[in-house]
Amino acid sequence: MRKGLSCPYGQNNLIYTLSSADRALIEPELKPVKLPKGMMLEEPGKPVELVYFPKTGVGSTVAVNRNDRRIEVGLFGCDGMSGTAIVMQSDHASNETFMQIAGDGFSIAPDTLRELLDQSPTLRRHLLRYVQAMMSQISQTALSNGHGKLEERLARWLLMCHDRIRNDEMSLTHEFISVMLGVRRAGVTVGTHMLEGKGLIRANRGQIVVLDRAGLENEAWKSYGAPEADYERLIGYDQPD
Amino acid sequence: MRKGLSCPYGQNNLIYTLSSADRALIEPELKPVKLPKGMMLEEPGKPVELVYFPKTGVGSTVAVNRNDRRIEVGLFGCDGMSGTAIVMQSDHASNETFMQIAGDGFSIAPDTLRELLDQSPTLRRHLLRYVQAMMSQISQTALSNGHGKLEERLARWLLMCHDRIRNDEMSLTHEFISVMLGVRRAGVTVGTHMLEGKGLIRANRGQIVVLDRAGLENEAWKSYGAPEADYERLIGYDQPD
DNA sequence: GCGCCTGGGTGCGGAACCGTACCGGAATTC
DNA sequence: GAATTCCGGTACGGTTCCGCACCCAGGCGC
Repeated sequence: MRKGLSCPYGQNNLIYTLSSADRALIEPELKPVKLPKGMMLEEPGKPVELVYFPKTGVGSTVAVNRNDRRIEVGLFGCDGMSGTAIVMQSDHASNETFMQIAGDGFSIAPDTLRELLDQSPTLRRHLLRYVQAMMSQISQTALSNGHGKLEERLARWLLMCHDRIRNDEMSLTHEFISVMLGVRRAGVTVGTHMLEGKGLIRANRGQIVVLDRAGLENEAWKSYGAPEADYERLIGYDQPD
Repeated sequence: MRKGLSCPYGQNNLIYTLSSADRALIEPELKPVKLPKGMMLEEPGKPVELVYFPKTGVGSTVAVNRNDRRIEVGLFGCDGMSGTAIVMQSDHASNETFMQIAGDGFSIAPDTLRELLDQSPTLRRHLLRYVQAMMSQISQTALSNGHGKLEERLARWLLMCHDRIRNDEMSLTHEFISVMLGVRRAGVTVGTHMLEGKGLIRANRGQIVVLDRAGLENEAWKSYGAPEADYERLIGYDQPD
């Protein structure tokens, strides 16, 4: 059984796994920044204003309809970054990204990042491979949304959050989860009861505690794991030198 | 009302919209190739063997579960390419890609493409922007799978096919569509009847004819259009010089 | 001409979720 | 400490879609 993401605490793994040369290149440009809950990191159709690398906290990327329907397509924390459009040599974000759980990290200006990407092929390679991992995650989300039962999708989502919070206690409301999964709030309530009944989680007001991670992975059926394995293959958790 | 993709007939738009310098660079390396129906272009977890640029036909990218559940996450034809993992500096595909409608196009060896990408920043930029457009498409698919009713998803899917076939008559079985959308075959039958009843399409055995494209776009509600607009912004249809 | 395979039409019972709504307790505000 | 807001539990009817199954028709091979 996988144990999920495992980036070192208090670090952004995307930065941490750079070669020391690349780290020396980018670190002087990174500005420490607070990432409060609800902070908007990028908006669809608008230029990316700053690129963020969280050390703690969780960010959500949400696809929005022209009809204002929305659903989460990807999520990241210490393992990733916002503003991937810059890496893709675009200026505009196509999705909305915001902080769902507060944390802190670093920011860098798009122009600066673009310069660094031009200078260092290895930095470019690293961040491109991260975007590839994100594509894998989004693909699984599409699959999960299409085929998965609510309980299964809920388990998967909780696991992905758990990976990035690295704390068994997670501050999450049913209301919020329902928006992310694109289901009814009442549906989430029922779903959490199911998982609680199986002893996998415990839910208090505005809080969910993971009791049995392996059990959750079992519940998520086979919809959890592939993107996480891709991430490990593409990025890893060890410093290369 | 948008009229969908509009790449010039008998060309691959990704190649067509390159600068003449980049076209001169890549064209000698492109080998003409037939793309028969069902041809596997890449498989999950395996290295990309060849990268393909279709001129005609339609390719599907399908996310596969560890439980062998599958669903289409993206689709491309003369507007795109397979083997985007190479552009992302990865070797392995994370999804399965195959030809759903036969056609022809070009292939190029991954190593060769990698060399060209190293040589030409503008070629790199172009293909990266294409992958960004694909991410937009996959995101919309995730949204559509999560929220859309069958009829709406069907309409969207037919539109995306129609864009890439550029022919009102499309050879498609209900069975096949049902696998792509991740629904029952019987569900597709009912869905096509609905669209037929509204005079938007006509269905014969193994064939669907688009009668009223604007009507279909209306039926797809708001789940069609955003990724197509992204593509046009990121890639466009005109030669830059 | 006959059989076979493929693709499509139809039906039925049931499960999963939706939209909506109401209520009660916990936390927050002043 | 009273009022208000937030959050979660619960219910109900209705819709959508599933799983399964059966049959029919067109087209092809022999």
